[in-house]
Amino acid sequence: MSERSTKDRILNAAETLFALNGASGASLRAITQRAKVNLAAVHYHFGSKDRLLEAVLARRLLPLNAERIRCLEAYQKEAGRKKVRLENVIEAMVGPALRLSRDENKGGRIFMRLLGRLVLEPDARVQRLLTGQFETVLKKFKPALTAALPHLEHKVFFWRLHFLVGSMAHTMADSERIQLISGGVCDPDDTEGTIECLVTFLCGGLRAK
Amino acid sequence: MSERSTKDRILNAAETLFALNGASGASLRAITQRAKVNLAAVHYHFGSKDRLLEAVLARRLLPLNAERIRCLEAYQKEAGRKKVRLENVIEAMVGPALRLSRDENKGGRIFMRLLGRLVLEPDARVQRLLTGQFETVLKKFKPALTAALPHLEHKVFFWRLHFLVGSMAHTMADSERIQLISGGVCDPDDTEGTIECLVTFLCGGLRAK
DNA sequence: AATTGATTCAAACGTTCGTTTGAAACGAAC
DNA sequence: GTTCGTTTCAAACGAACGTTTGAATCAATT
Repeated sequence: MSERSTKDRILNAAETLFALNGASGASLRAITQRAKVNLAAVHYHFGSKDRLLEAVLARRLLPLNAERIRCLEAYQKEAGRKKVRLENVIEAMVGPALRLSRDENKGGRIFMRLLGRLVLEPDARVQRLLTGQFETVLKKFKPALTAALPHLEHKVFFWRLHFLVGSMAHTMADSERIQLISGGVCDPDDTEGTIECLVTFLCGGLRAK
Repeated sequence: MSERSTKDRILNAAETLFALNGASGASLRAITQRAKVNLAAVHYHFGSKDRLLEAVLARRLLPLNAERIRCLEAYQKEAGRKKVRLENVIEAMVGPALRLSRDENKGGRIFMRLLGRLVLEPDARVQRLLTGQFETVLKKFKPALTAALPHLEHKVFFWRLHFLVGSMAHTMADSERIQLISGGVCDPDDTEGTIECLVTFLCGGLRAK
């Protein structure tokens, strides 16, 4: 968390408080106080509270989706003319997201909680931003997915994609309840283990007959 | 939606606005205006905004979980001495929830959106209520689940349960994005079809090797 | 008709909210 | 050392917030 500039300090504080208290529950006064910055600095640097939220999202979502696409393309290069294995397609989809969500240095855990909250936020601007981001990724992934799942009819394909998103989002956003309900058996900090376990589960579900 | 008493009108309006705008984003003025009720009525009948939220949750969660347990016990009676099929255990878990979430008469869709939001709400009172509810259900379901999945090691079992909750919650809460990303191919109003599709997916994931 | 307890009502309480303002402080260029 | 654009600051704006109050209204009982 580079705390150098005023802008960065505001973004970090806003990310945390938006995630903890929701977009409307986090006040600019609390944010600027946490960032050790003057109240008016938000409007000077971002224009409004809404635009601040957009900036918080863009800062993490753009690199994340770029990384997903980079991963998929790496697997595609590796596979050559053959189609990419389903396990690898799914890993390219959920791996980067889960790695970000577990990377404290990049504030990932708290950001993912925010993302989980915003998925259900009906605010039009937020939804446009999120859906736009998701469609960019889906457009890249769909050919590889349908190739790996040729027997799946169109409708079932989309439903299962929907279920996948649910599992992924829930795993990204919540790293406390899993410890609680498992009695400490599951360790959400074991990022690669979690990814492997999730990929296995998702591939089993996607291939189910 | 019985709109008879003031209390019911407040509960219905609060459920809707809490779901749409979040717990802190929905004001008592907006709620009482929607309910066509005086502002002070909330404090007279419920005591405070927080206690109103609790009442909104309890009204739907208690019957839902009772229905889940009733379903499981029906399958257990049907199976006699044999163990219940995994498909049936999962159906008892997600079926009642999805049926409620699609039942407009019971305000289900909007309630599920609220539930999805609250899962990530760190407010202690809300979390205690939700986790308590979930543990009651889990305690009933765990024996049937482990019996149907004997080969699964302890840790993987809990992880997959976690993934299951994610898919289920996402499917319950969001009935718009699936239509959007599928280009209208998937119909979230086809409740039984959605349940069947989800059960198949989940069983595939739970059984994956 | 009078009384009583439950409910509804309009009005106001003190806080906190997002936003605006204009002056102060700063750093680089000349 | 003065100028000038950028950034920070304290203070205030009106609006909206959750909550409280005390009188008005209602329905049932005597």
